[in-house]
Amino acid sequence: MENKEYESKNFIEEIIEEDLKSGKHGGRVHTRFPPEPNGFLHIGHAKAICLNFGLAEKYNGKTNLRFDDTNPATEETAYVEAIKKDIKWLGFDWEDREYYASDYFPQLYAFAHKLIDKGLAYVDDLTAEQMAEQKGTPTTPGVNSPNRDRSIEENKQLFTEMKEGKHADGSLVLRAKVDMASPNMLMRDPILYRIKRETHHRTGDDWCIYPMYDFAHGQSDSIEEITHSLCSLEFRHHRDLYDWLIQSLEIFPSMQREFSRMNVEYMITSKRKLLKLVTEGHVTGWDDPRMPTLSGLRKKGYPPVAIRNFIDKVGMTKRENLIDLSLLEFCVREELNKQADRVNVVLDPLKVVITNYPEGQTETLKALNNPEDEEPTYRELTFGREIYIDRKDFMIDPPKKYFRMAPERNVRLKYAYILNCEKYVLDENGKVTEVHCSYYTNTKSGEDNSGIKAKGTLHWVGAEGSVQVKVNLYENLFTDPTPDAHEGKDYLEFINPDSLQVIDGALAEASLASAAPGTVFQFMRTGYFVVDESSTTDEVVFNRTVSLKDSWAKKQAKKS
RNA sequence: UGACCCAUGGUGUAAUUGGCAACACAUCGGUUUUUGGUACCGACAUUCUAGGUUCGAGUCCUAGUGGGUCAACCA
Repeated sequence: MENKEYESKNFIEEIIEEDLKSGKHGGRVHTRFPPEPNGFLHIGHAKAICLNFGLAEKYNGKTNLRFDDTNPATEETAYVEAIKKDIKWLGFDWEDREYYASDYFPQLYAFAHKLIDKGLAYVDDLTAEQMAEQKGTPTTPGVNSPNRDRSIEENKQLFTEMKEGKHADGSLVLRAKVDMASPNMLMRDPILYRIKRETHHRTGDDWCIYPMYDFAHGQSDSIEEITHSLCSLEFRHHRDLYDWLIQSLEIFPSMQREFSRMNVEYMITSKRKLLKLVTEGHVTGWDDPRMPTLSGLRKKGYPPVAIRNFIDKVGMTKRENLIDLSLLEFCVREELNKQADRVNVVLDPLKVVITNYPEGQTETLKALNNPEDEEPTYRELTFGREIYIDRKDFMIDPPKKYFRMAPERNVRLKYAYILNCEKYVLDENGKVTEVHCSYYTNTKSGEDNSGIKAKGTLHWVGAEGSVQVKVNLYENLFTDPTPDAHEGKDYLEFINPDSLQVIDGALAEASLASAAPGTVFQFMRTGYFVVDESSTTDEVVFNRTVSLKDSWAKKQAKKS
């Protein structure tokens, strides 16, 4: 991109650059990320975060973090903390600009009075049902409320009483006086304030009336002098109201624009549905590695840079979309290939006895940590008469093009010797319990002048110098790419019963005994695995981040 | 029977704003390889349809078609 003469811009960048050119707001760019603290951030929020913070970075502007906390029934301080942690983890910084819509309650209340004074808002005592009835439908106009022409004085009186707690929950609301015949349902005298006796996570019981989204969001943008207020497509209809309120209130003209939400295969991003997964115990929590939450992806070992690269590749448009999961996984592998040290871990150990290797003898072998590093570093492996390989790396009767261990075959042990498979031992069920091999003494890695060929190279761990570890193998939480897009079918019907497989008896090379939680390793020939935060020196636990590409397995799968 | 938004390979985006449809992922095939990983090479499109304007249309105009959104005292 840097080498191009021009740089392709998305539609939001074009809008901003036009504003910059025309000198709007003195060339200032100020965005905001406005989560409601009623749940954890997910991959979809990452798009909004990257957009808002990214734009500010690009155009030398600022980004506010603002909690849209106008519904005390669902919001909690714990969510505030989790959200802040996730944004920081992604690598963004709102500096000292941490705001809350609830901080503006007094100002919003004053705005409401201003609207009443201008004859643009009224107090209504219709029930929710009556109001819905009078609202009409998208194709038929609504009818005016009998209270629509209440006098300004009476409206002020009633609204003040609402605030003072003189009326019951739900008995009165404040509505904007717009147009009951508007083709935009949102303009049919939308509710601005409702009475709700509920303890707010910040303002406690100070208020018993709370502003609705439409009377808080745009006004907060305006108060903070946000220049570009970016939200997802479903808020397009709100834009008319957004503008109407700003004009009526004669406040700072923030501008709202909408982009399409990101949908990723096998993931859902409805907070309600995610919450249900948590409360019904389909997952262990918001941060379960199978969740599309940022905390879940973190626990799964996804590097934040990978997520940012992914968002970057996905782009910014107004189209409906369904992104291949493989693109996300590509970004994760791309990053981890650079970052992760390679280690030997055998998930399903099969004992191999090297018959011509002296009993009781061991030797130390040098292993490269990461072939991608410019400055190579090494660690040591312990090799001996007994080692373990992965069970799937041995077959009694292999198919064509199987390069791994089989009777009478040669196979290379990575960083060690070439082995020749002499025989195997079966138990009473016909299961292979161990394999006997001999090794070619002059085939030691780096010193091999034997000319002996081996088609395959296997990872392994020595019986001596290995530790048992626990490994969580995660797969997609759902069996369907769009679990919540099937009419008449609940998304829970698509829960993958095999989304977690726990392996207790995996064997890892000794260096992993003291692996630090949060570190991601590449298990050679297997995949990327992160050390779980719960790991101790007594028990090391790994979570599978993503498997390595496996063209052999793919070919086999296609055959069957 | 409305209003608004959208339509480019399997997927997601580009196209210097009317001038040779490009990139990434995926898929398939190949080369290299002491990871069946990585890296590298190759293959993969009548730009939703029909008309129109133009020397020239993915881009502009008209009419269709298809998809999405909107009737919470949620955000």
